[in-house]
Amino acid sequence: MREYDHKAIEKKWQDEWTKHQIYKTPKTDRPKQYILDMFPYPSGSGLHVGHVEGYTATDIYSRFKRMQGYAVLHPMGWDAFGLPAENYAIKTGTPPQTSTDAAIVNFRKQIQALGLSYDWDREVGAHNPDYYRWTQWFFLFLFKNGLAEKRMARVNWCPKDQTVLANEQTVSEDGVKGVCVRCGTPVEQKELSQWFFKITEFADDLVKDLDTVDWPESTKINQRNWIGRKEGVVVPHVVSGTDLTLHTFSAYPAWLFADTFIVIAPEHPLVPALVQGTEAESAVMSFVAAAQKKTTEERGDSKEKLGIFTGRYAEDPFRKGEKMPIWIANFALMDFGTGVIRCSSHDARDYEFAQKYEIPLRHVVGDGSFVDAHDNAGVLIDSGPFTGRTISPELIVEMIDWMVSHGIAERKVTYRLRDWLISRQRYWGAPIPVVYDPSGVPHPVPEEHLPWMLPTDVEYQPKGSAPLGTSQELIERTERIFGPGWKPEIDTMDTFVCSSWYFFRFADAKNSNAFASPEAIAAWVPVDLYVGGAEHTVLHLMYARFFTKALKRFGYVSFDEPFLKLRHQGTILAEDGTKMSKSKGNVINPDDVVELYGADTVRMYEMFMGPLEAMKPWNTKGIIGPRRFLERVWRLTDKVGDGALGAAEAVFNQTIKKVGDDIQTFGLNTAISQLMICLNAFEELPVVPRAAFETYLKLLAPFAPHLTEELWHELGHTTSIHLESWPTYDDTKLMADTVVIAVQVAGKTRGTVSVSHGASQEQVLAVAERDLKLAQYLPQTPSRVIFVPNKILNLVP
RNA sequence: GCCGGAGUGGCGUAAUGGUAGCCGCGCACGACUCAAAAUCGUGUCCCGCAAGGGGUAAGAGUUCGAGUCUCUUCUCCGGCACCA
Repeated sequence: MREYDHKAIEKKWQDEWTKHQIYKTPKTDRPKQYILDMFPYPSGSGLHVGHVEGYTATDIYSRFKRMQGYAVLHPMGWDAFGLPAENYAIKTGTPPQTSTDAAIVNFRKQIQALGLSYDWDREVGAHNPDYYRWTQWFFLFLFKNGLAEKRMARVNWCPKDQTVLANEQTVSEDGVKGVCVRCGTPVEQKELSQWFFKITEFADDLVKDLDTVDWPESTKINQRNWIGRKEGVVVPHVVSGTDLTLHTFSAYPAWLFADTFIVIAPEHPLVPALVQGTEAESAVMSFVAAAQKKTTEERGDSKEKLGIFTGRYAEDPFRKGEKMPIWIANFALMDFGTGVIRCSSHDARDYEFAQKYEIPLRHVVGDGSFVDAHDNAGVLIDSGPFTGRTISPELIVEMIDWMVSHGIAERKVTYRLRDWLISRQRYWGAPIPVVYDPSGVPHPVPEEHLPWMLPTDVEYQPKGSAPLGTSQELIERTERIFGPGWKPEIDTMDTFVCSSWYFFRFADAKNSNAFASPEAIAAWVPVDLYVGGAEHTVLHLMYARFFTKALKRFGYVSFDEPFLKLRHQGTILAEDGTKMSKSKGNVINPDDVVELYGADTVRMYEMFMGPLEAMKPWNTKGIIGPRRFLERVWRLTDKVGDGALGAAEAVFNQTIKKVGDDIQTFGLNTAISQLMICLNAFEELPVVPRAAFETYLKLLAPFAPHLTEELWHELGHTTSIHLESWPTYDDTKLMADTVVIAVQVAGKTRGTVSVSHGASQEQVLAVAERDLKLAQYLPQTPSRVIFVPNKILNLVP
């Protein structure tokens, strides 16, 4: 018999599919599905098995949806700007353009070898000028609408990579904080003028609209935590003997009567004025200087509370006539709230600080032992008009109303989310389309000069300023267009900017008049299904949502959220259960496995390993299972002929139902399991009816596109199986004629009986009573009988 | 510390509150073979010859019936964390 030669078959059909363009995106004259993978960074080391997992899942889903009759958009592209290519250039002198293009060629080849059904006509690369001209357009769009601005900022600076990092990029992949995400070097603080996108303007919507999308709950929670929305009050305090006012923020207004002192962040702008001319001035200012020098890492590392008394007192609006000492404290963060905090005995951190520096405390709940304000529970004492009241959500509202009406406080919402710093002192990114006039004022580069080309005459070696500064061409271009004395912006954009809008581009990838036409956007976006790694739960998704909301605000799109349904693929671990890493040498290269077993086997194996979202270890021995399965399907052709399904009819119909249901809900492992069960049943038959086998091939087609296409053609078909319709099942034939029912006594299974499908309680009981083994357990006069048709009969004595 | 998620055979895993362990890997035995591989068949949670009993991290609860629901505890994973 002929051999299952995966190499020949897979190559043959991949070529055929390309030739006949069977995965070309159709017109949207019928319901559409936009099914998207997070586009990869084309790294030099190629595709890894984690990519294969996510891409196979969306491929199966796309093929399924096409067979169901949907117009499917399923594209692929390259998140091609980024540091690795630039670091490689620094090391070897190879231009990033060259190494990136080579990596893309390799990625594309690997992806095509897997039989993934992308529409390559819509391929995009973030590093191509016809792409980044629109990235630059987005910058101008935000700038013109007041959502981008340049300002001085204390920024995270990586001394090794010589670049600014966003807060999010100061955590290593292993979770170490205060280090460069790329190289692990401890991050320093630097004051620089930088471009920001005002994502904080959308903070409320970014929280609220999470309720409208079908995303993993944990991802939504991560987003909410990152935004860190907190409702509370701001209380102004007059500083005695000055004309200064300090504003504190509190998210626990019920406890404000407890506060006895105030702390202020070392970098707070009012600190110098606060201590100016006082005895404490020099001591305080040197404390502040010492605190500022510390890197984020050092600050985070030691949680030791350090502080110094300013010599000043604030008047307590909650207790007329009482004064609260004002301290500088290292735990007060300028980045949160107002940078000034009212402190009390009901906060573990404040309490520790007060003990250390012998600051007097009082309590408003309990008998003096520690009660945490975060619990928001207890009966208030010594709390003005609220003494004796029990803390409750209603009381908190009442207290806030009282504070507001007495002019003590104002309502305030704060966020942890910061504006998005997008300036990067790097080469391999989209140039920021800004020029400076001779007096240093920034001007947007007019749209007719886009793409504002990334120059190639640059020095890659980092010298502490941006590489674009070394480009003669860029400087000359700027002066030629704008006039003598004009200077180019030499920073490039954070690569997350490129990936914040690429899903729009796929809808209209070749448009040279707009990032995508309104018609194309209306036809395809938002994305119906988005699949990618869980490592992007915060940054990329947040930024893409921000871009979408900005477009919505200014009338470019009509929807609020870009990704309606999101799923993550879990990490695939090495065989020993640890993370795959080059340094440990335990990385599985998909090419090797595809070579040995074939793409269909690798696809099926990765889907069969377990639930898509689960973290699971690779098991080289386990691959043989799906391979054997495909070989058995291959051999089954010999048994195809004229015959009846007989005993396999119920399993066959169940399989049609379950495979469809499971693909829809991403239970791809159980869908494959069901296909195996069905095959086992087919193998019991003397002859497999041709129609049933063809249906079976259609069910298997999304998983193993090459093998099913080959067998489909062997059966005499001349068109692709992937253009067939998804099979339907016979509702009336889902159950076998005979069912096995568990017979229980008081919930304990005592045996089983075989009865015809749909048998009544009386019929089942009659059969059970005739069963000698069972009869001995059955109670004569059951007090209760529970009967679930086709499942159980339970007699309670 | 806070917020999520998860604990089931030797392994990956499966079970609308209804016979726990489907499907696959591995292993054992058998068939085929001079032999091996491949393939096919049988078996494979634990104790027990069997009848039977026990069993889904531990303990309690709800229920005729709990891997599944509730509470307590333990462990592991992910995220956030001096956040006012």
